[in-house]
This record gives sequence, structure tokens and C-alpha cells, in this order.
Amino acid sequence: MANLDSIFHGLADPTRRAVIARLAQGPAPVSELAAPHAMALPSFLKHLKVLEASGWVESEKSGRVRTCRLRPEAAKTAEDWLGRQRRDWEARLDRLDAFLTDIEDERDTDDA
Amino acid sequence: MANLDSIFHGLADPTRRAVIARLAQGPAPVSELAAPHAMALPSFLKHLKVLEASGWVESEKSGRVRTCRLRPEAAKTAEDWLGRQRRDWEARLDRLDAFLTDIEDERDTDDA
DNA sequence: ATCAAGGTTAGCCATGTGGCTATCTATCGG
DNA sequence: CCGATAGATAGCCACATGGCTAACCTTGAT
Repeated sequence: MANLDSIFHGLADPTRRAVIARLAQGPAPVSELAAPHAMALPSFLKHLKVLEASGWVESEKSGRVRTCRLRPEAAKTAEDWLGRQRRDWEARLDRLDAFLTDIEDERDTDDA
Repeated sequence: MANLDSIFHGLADPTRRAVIARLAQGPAPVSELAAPHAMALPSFLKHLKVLEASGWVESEKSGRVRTCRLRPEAAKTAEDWLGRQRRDWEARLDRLDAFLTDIEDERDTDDA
């Protein structure tokens, strides 16, 4: 696994997001993952290493083929963090709303 | 707004995530945002610019104070992408499950 | 035993990132 | 008007990132 820094860093590149999207459909060998990307293999392998280091991907080699698969825990970690912020944000809007309603109520009370 | 690259890049740093978490509680001026972070103001301002460029934060200056607020659309964009991958992933597991069940059924049929 | 396929490693290069200091501008309070 | 406050700009530096080529190592097929 890894920390939020590397998990989000993993997502901050279109090549790496494409790999994740591909692996969400199921495991694949390195060469198949690399095929759609117009870059030399070593360059692509760096991206793959970033994804492994950040916990997005795990792989094992059998024979000369390395098969990669997605680790959804990474996605969960990312979604959890985002969800937490969203909850805070919405709670704040609720409080703001309650506050504004209170003001309104007080004005009504004054009026009465 | 901005693209996924910059949105996720914005999240790939603890200082910037802390700013986002703080702003989820409500708007704040630059100096208040900077206070918890042990770094010089110009360094902090760079992070803030990254967040503005990526669409996470918007700000306006009145007098000598710049007030920053969160733009939740950025969070939505990020969550949407992650959610899409998760849906694909789960759909794939469902298909896999159905496939395995089919195998099982065929074996049962053979047995009968 | 060889050759091709599938990665892997090493090393180079340009650019980006994240930190700093020093300096500057613009506002607010008195 | 003067000093203090809030932030902005410029420029420097070290290291990370993302690309490349060239050479290498295993494994599989013939």
C-alpha cells in the first residue's frame, strides 16, 4: 500500500490513468498495457513502477511475462479521502443553512 | 476548471490537501490558510496557485486580504472518475462471477 | 544451440516542482 | 503621512519526473 501523496500522484498522469482504467477490466501483461501508449517501453515501465509503488497495481512474473492487476484498495483510500472532504463541506453548508434560518426566525420573532 | 491531471496533481501533496480540508470548513484568507504550515509565504503561495490553476480553489481580493474558497466541482470531477473505474471493476467481477457460476452449472449438468 | 520475445537496467537529458531570500506593492490604522 | 500588515514577484537552488537510447537477461520455440 501507500500514502495519499503517492496514490494521488499515481492518478496525475493520463498514461497512468489509462493503465488503471484498462486494469479495471481485468489483469493484463505489461506489453498489452504498453501497446496503446506511444512511448518507448522503458518510459512506460517507469509509469508502471509508479503505480506499483503507490499501491495501485500489483504484478507477478511467470515465465517471461509479467501480469499486472489492479488493487482496488488504492481506489478506496482515494475515494474515502474525497468523501470525507465532501461530508465536511456538506455539513458546513447545513450549518450555514441552519444559521440563516435562525436569523430568519429571529426576524420573524421580532416582527411578531 | 481544469483537467484530471491538474486536479489529481493538486491532491498529491499534504500541504495542498490540508488547505482543501480547511476550506471544506468554509472560506479563509491566505494568511490563515498559511499559518499551520511551516514554510515561507512565497512557498505556500505556490501551492495555492497550483490549487487555483487546477480549479480546486477560487479567491478574490478585497482590500489587502485575499479570501479563498473551495470549488467542489473539482472534487466532483475527481470522485466521478474514481467512481467510473469502480463501476467498471465491479461489473468485471460480476461477469467473472457469472462465468464461474456457468462453469459450475455445466459441471452440475454433466453430473446429472 | 540459436533466435526471438518480453522485460529490465543503466544512464543521459530537459523540464517541472518545492523550497528559500530579498524585494516590492498596496492597504489600513493612527 | 508613516509604520505595520497582507500579499505578490523575481530569482536562485536541489532534486524529481518523464522522456529517450543502448545494452542486457530470461524464457520459449525451433
